[in-house]
Amino acid sequence: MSRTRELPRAYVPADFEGAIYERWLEADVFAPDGKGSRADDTKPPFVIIQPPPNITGALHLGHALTSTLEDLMIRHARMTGRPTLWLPGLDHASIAAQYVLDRIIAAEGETREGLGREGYLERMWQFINTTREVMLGQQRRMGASLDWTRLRFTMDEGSSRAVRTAFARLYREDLAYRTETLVNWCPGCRTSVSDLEVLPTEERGTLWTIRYHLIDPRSGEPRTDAWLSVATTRPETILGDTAVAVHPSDARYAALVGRTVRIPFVERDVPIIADDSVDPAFGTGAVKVTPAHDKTDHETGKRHDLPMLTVLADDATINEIGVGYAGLDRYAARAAIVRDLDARGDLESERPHEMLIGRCQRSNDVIEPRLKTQWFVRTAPLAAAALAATRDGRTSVVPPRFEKVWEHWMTSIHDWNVSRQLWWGHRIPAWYCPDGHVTVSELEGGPATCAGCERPASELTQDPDIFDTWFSSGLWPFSTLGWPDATEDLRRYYPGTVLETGYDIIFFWVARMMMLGIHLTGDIPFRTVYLHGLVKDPLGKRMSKTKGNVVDPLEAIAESGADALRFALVHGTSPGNDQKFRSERLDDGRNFANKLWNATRFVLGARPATVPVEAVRLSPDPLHSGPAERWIQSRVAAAIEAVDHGMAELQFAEVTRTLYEAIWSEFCDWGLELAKVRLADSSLSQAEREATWWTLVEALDRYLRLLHPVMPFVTEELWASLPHAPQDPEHLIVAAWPARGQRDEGVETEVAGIIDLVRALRNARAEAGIEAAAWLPVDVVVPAARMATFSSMGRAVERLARARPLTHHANRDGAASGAGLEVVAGELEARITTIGDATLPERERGRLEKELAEATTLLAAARDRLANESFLARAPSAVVAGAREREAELAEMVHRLRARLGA
RNA sequence: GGGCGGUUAGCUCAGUUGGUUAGAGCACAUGCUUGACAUGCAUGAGGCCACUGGUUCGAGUCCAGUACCGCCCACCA
Repeated sequence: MSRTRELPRAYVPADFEGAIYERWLEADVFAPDGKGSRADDTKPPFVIIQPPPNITGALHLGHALTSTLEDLMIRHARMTGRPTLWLPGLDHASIAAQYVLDRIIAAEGETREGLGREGYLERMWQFINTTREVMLGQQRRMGASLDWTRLRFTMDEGSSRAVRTAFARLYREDLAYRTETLVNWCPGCRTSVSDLEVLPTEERGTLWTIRYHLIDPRSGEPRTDAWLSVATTRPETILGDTAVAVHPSDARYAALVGRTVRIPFVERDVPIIADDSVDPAFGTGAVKVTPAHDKTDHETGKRHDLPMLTVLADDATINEIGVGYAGLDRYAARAAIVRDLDARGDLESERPHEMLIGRCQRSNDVIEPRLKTQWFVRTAPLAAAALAATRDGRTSVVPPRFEKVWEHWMTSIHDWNVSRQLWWGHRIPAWYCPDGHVTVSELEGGPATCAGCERPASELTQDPDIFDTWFSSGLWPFSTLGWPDATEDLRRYYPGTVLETGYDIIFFWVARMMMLGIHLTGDIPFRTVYLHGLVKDPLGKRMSKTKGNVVDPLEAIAESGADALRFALVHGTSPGNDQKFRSERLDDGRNFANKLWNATRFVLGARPATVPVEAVRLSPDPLHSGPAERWIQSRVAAAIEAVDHGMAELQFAEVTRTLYEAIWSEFCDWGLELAKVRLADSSLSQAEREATWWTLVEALDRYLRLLHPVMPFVTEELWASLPHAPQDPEHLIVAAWPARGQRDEGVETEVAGIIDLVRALRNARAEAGIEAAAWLPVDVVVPAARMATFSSMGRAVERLARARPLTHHANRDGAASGAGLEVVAGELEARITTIGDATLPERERGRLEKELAEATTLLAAARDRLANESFLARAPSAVVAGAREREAELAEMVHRLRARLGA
């Protein structure tokens, strides 16, 4: 059966991309167990784990890159016959989603509190039901061949059950615990966030030096004439100070340790303590200690058993402890306190100060460290197991350099604050009884009774908090396969083959999946971590809506096609490295698709009349093939080798470069041009012309297969128009990946010689300013060893170099001499014998002189090298032999050029 | 304060275990209505491979250092 048909004249992606995706869906080829799948179940499955995109966001180029790379891998694996699983999904993105929805309802005049928890969640489900289709539609438009039968969401029941089970297990194993400690508090989001969600930003603040008056031990009252100066960037925190610390070996303050100072406004007397954490060289060398609002101070406080006074409310206003400042916003309080300190003469100095301020990744609010009772996951043992997996190679990271940051992070990891004071997400499955007992249960309806005192469920209260969104993401590789049940999918598709994602979420996501996956399932979640870089704007800046430098993938697709976008993204990527994306890249991709389109049109149109339209694919007959046909076959084999290598090494840009070069510069520029000559040569037999045509068909077929993972639409469309072999499937997407063919080094060298000759002749003509269309007589000296190829390809040389008549001689004795243009191309040398003018034009003389100068320099360098005893003694013999050959070649060239110029 | 990456043509990037003359695309110049393609064809110009030393017969490639750019990590108030 053949689907040979006429292709439209112009390549217009919009005309067919959508329809092709529908065809794939209909053929049911995406799922490993789909009815159109041609997977060989005896082969190991190939499983890609994709980062489920946030349900709120629109697809940006980063998603497009992710989709493209993953689709490329899955399509390649599918064509090699492996069962493939690429599971689609969406992440509920708790804090990010709330942030977005809060703004939406704010625009409607609503608030989170106004809607209430139930109402708010209802509104959230409504919201994501509209965004989810957009997100999924965008992936389909990219051509992503995801197994839609397994679509999952991190808030679906399977995920919920996995979350509850995982947490209950961690709790039972003492790997999850609840405690009051210092956390990162975002006053805007009204929740704690993990260390990773705090972005240190460089800002110019103020360093104030203030005086704490020493208490007179006799009177118990502060002395007006004796004080200790401390420096602070956050004067409002003095309200919570419970000590002043100095370095133990600081002689200036040694006598003061153990004495007491009075904190202004709150009129609290606090001790002066000695602690190693103090840097005597900074500020005054004395530090105010606020254990409830500073990380270092918190540690100091614990060491010295200091009271920890929380002075901030959840909204970052000063609470009742702050007496006269209570109710003021933190910054208003700061200003007021500075003013009041100054008024009472206790503000010693103030100066600008560059510092790092932690801001919320989501809302950009300044994070306040503060005490909260929160759930934590004990990470040390989990991290040790994750680290062991990368160290012993069970999981490898591409590019390997990321293993270093991985090591560092895993070895200096802190416990993970997993509870969030938000509404949208998985509720923490912990219940508390009035007596303070904690019950953690994986049961959907919660525990029946208190674990500590057997009180009934009705007397228990569930923790109002939810999980950090990354907790459920961390279970993704196995929660999506049915865990905690021992499902067939889990047995078959876990661990995954490749986790592909951006390096920016290596800690957020990759690390958590490794830690949780290994612990909960007993096996690594994936064998390879492939990290791609960020897609940036042409100036190397991060794309962001506020900067207005974002490229919308859907617009790019509308303009140039999904294939062009995919090509552009893959062409510019290399593992772990960012790429600057410029829209010219889209043109490259579109032009390439167009080139392929037209090459296919040509091949279809060049079908010899003796081959029926509905012909079944034949292999080119080797007996009737010439050197050009063998050259094409050998170059196709070379391309297969290179693409296989690129795929195996995950060097996908190498794949696109190889194919671009092979299809455009080799197949189209030379393969088709050489074939045109033979197809039109009436002196050849019918069998010979058919062999040429089948060679083109076969080459095209191979190239389309190789390119399909990168540019699935145009290749699918074009492949459908080619004659197929009986064993070929209906769709390219499930066609077999090409097997390596035999290289023919001999024919590659000889045809390269012919190509060089044509190029040299064209060059000489152009340099001499000869009219492009003119036919000029050319005489070529052809060594005996090159004669067969030359005579077989003579007509091609004639046409491509516009050489007519084309004559040849076995040696220079009989060759033409006198005026004309001399051309040297490797072992072939040629002379354009008539150029209309008997004298050598000045331009031509100039060209030859330049060539002579170059050749002379190179010859001198070559001779120097050969005169070097060490080189001869130490370099490998092949290199020396090559140098000798080179020297001889150059000497010959210099000789010929001199003769020519001297004539 | 630690760590990582980058620096190759005007721009964006390749450059495999060190080995002849460092490549591509875009842009540029010149010439082409050559029946697949002007989304094209042909030809060409354009590089002290950031800098300084070292190893080597030989360095864009390996080593050490320097500069600039970018990123990650980090409890100097």
